[in-house]
Amino acid sequence: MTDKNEITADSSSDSDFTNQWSIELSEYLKFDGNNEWVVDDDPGSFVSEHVSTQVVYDQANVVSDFGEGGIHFEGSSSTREISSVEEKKVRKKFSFKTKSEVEILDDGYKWRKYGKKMVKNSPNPRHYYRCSVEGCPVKKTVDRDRDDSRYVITTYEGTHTHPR
DNA sequence: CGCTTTTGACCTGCGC
DNA sequence: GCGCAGGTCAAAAGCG
Repeated sequence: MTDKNEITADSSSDSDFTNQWSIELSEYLKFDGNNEWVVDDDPGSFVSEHVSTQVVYDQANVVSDFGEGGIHFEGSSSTREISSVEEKKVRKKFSFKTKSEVEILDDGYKWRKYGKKMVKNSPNPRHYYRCSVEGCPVKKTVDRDRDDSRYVITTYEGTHTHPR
């Protein structure tokens, strides 16, 4: 845990992250190889815990794959920063912060937009997507960073139960 | 022709 | 109890 383990960090305690996310490195994701991300810790607890993982990319075309064994990412993306986010709500979801001009990032799945809402503290609307495949309880919300509009925060909720 | 997008309305939870 | 914010639904339209 020296130079390559800059990603590894301790789990931040549930302090007051009232309106600001705790910028801590995630211990749930590990950078393996060149373009592959895998869950370093127990993926089960990763889903069960009320912890969201925030990943900052600088590329738009990022293919994400949420499998049982972990999360696999493809695409020519250079990692900027990885941080864990603790939510107040106990819900299994991952938040990915991506630097992109477009909110619609192709992650290999087909999404159906079912809502758009304006966030109070942000000048940009939030988009609500859901997996087009029936039986897939996966939801996805996409909104821009209120501080940096050039960043797109994609929050996945649930797990895909179908291939691709 | 099927499916996605769109936009407003509706519902629910929480705070005051 | 009311109001606000966030989230979801649904009808109509648009596009491939």
